[in-house]
Amino acid sequence: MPESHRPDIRKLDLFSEMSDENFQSLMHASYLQTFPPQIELITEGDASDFLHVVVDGSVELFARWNNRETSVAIVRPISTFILAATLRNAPNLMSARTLEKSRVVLIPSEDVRRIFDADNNFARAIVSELASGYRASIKKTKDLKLRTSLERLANYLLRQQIREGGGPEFELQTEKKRLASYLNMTPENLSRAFKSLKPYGVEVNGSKITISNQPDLVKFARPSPLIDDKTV
Amino acid sequence: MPESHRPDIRKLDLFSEMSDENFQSLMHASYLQTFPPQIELITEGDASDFLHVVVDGSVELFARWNNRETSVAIVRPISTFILAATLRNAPNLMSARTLEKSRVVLIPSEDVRRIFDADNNFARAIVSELASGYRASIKKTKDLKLRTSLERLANYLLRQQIREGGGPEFELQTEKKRLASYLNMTPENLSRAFKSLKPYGVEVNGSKITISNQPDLVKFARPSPLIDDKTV
DNA sequence: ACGAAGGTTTGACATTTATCAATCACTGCA
DNA sequence: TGCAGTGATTGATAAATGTCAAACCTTCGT
Repeated sequence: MPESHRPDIRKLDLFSEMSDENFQSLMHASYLQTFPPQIELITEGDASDFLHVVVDGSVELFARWNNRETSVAIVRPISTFILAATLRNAPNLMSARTLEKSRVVLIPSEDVRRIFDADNNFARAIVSELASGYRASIKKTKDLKLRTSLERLANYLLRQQIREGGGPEFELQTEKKRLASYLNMTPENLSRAFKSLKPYGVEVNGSKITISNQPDLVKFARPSPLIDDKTV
Repeated sequence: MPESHRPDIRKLDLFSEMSDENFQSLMHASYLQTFPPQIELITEGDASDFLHVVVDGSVELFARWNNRETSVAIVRPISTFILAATLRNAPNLMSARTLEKSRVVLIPSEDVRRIFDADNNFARAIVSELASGYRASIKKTKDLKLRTSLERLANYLLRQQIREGGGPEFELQTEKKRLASYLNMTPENLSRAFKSLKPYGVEVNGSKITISNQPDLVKFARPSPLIDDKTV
């Protein structure tokens, strides 16, 4: 893999504490590839041959069953995906597709496992990353089981607002179709849900959201650090 | 902690490969406690002071939000819970209560983290356990998002059938009220869902289930190793 | 054995969410 | 510039799921 993206990858929590030698060894074995939009990088059920790192663009993780499909996560630079499958040497549970033109680093799973065995700092970082992903997944379950779709949307907007800097105006950064699937609703329903949030001070203009009455929305959404916070 | 349960705990994947010395050190620092039914061992949001191991009885993990409550998992001997919070030294995301009289080993989180740093085999086992739990949680998300409540019930029955030995007759091992919450439905709805499965050969008598037409039920449920299998 | 308490089931009904069909709006390209 | 393709919205309707109330059934302790 070329050198150019290495410093960015090195900065990731997952790789920042490992030895230089092991990091270079990992990078040496990996590939940087550029993909056009809408390419299915991974199909669920496939063996997890590579740990993926998105360095540019965006990748959707989704799942299929019985002719239905649901969006599980959208991965943006710079972060990894499919770590758990890589470590367990087990089939991927989700499919992945590029949403736009994207660059992805592919690190052979075998090398990840080998260096995990050799580098304690890397192992520690992996535990941290896994525990964090695990907890994020449990939060998602709580979000799904404890909230109605309207409440999920309201809390999503508050989270997205924070990610975008915290101001009253921000962009969705995701097609509404995909957002609907992510929130487990239909596009029609999402469209109506936005209208239902109008009385709480949510204005929608294309992909631009304006939250004109933050306290009211918060009062309705009741965000909780045990469901919504990014870290913790 | 007394010696009696140690061999059973030692056999857990999480503890089986670590050094004797470190295992004894962990056990030495921990407590074996017996709790009556319906005791809330942990409240979500609390600091994760202990890694818990259920050695007898059963413990329900559940979550609350906005005056609602949902059952997330039921832990039976011999297994651990609250591992991710322990490792990240972060607040628990779920509450836990005993369902019956139960015995639980409490291992101070601090010791778990200390020995994780010192014992590579333990660290490896922790990664394995975390990755496995993470994947189980993603499967739960897929189950929730891709299936209707009827389909969730049908697949649950097939999984429970396997856990109970695979024969056409088996016990639910869980109150229906709790099962309903676990499957994200109301008790009333669960009761009706059982009736809806009758045409597919499901007979219910109290907590005894008889699957009289396995192929039909499987055809309806369409279980998938990427959602339903215990391991993988 | 009895009765209280709580789980389960049933029926009637309300709410939420999905589906289908049509229209509108936007984007990209010929 | 115009048009095809796709996403977004709207209205009408259907299906899934939740709520409420009552009856029934177990369990368990007195």
